[in-house]
Amino acid sequence: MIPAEIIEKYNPNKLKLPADTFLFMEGDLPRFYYQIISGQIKMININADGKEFMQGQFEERQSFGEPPIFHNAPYPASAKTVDHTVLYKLHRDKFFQLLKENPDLHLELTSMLTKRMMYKAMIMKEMSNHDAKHRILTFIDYLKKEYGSNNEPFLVNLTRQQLSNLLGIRVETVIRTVKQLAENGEVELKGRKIIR
Amino acid sequence: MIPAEIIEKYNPNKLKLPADTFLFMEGDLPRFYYQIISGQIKMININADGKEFMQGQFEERQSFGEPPIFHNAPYPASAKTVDHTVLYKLHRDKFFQLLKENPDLHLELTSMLTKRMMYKAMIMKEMSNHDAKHRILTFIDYLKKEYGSNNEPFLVNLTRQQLSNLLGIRVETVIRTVKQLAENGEVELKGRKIIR
DNA sequence: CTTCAAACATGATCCATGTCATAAAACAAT
DNA sequence: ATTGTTTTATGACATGGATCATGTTTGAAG
Repeated sequence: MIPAEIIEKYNPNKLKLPADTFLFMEGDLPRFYYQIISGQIKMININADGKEFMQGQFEERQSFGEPPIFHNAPYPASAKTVDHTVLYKLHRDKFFQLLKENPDLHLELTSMLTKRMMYKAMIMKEMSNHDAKHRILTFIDYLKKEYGSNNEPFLVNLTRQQLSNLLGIRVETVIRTVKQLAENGEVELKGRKIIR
Repeated sequence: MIPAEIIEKYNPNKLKLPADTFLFMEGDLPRFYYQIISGQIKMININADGKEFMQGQFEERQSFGEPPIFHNAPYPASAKTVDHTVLYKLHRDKFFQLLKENPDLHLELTSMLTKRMMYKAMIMKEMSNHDAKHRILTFIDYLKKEYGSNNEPFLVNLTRQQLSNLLGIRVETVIRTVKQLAENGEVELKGRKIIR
């Protein structure tokens, strides 16, 4: 989000992490602003019996894990690399200084945060709905609206396992529900890929 | 959040609404920044069979419904007065101008938004957890941490119905679960009030 | 090409929560 | 006091999704 040439002025560290590595854990206190140079990070909760819930996933040029630095509050989720990932690591004090000195970037940050809030509001609404069919369809429609081109068939580039983690539904339920949706013609299947 | 003397400079409208009135509906497009002068507003989703899920509740001096104005995106929930409520209504363009001219207030806004994000992250995590006991206890502990004084018994000032709306659990389940929690000594009951 | 882990698939079973019905208690309004 | 509304309460019952077990398919890595 912050252009490289600007963040570089604030002397960030660079971090290189192999795939499937935790960068910080739920409950840790935050000290840095992180921004991905290349690779992918997911923010996840893992419950008592090892089931994973994904709060969000982020890729190059995106930052993540900002909210707690504003309050010195513990991270509500853990950050884990998906691929081999390189990222900027900037101390929170310098991050705040950067925001102060670059109002346009501050506004961009706010804009990005509000987008994520709306995503969370949408997911919360669906989760309160307790209906697997509705949850999956609404989520696919969100993806289509967000990433698809209008009125063209949209290919959902997520595995059933990932849908499961994103929606808080067991993978078996996703599999069975997607099958039903396909039978009702609400989605189309191309091989195993979901199209809508 | 924005001091009255500052917001007044931008010529806001004032709105007076009786209790239980919708200010805007889920799906509407946003045009204004709203800030409560007195009274209370809740942001809610209402599903197909009339069940209510509360995204948040706000009181005097607080603003709400900001995220969509940054993206000209439809409101993810409806806003409804709880009491008789008076509020500022400021056009989005003026709101952005205000942020630009008052960087400190922009930072405060960001801080408030990140707080709300963390709340949503917490609720999402609990909702993915599917265990009424855990959800209710974690939520009460959040309230205690947020609003209680440490180590003193904390009185949960919410009805079971409200807990139901906040957590996306049916009220009967809340009633039964709270009863169990009291039996296990995880909470105390004073009359019908929950203490922890 | 082989190997291996992850994803997909499917049936059987369980069970916590939802749903429905009914009623008492609490509370506010007139 | 009376009325009406909301909250709390409880039992009976239904059910959707979780869980468990087992096997197949897919796709990436060596």
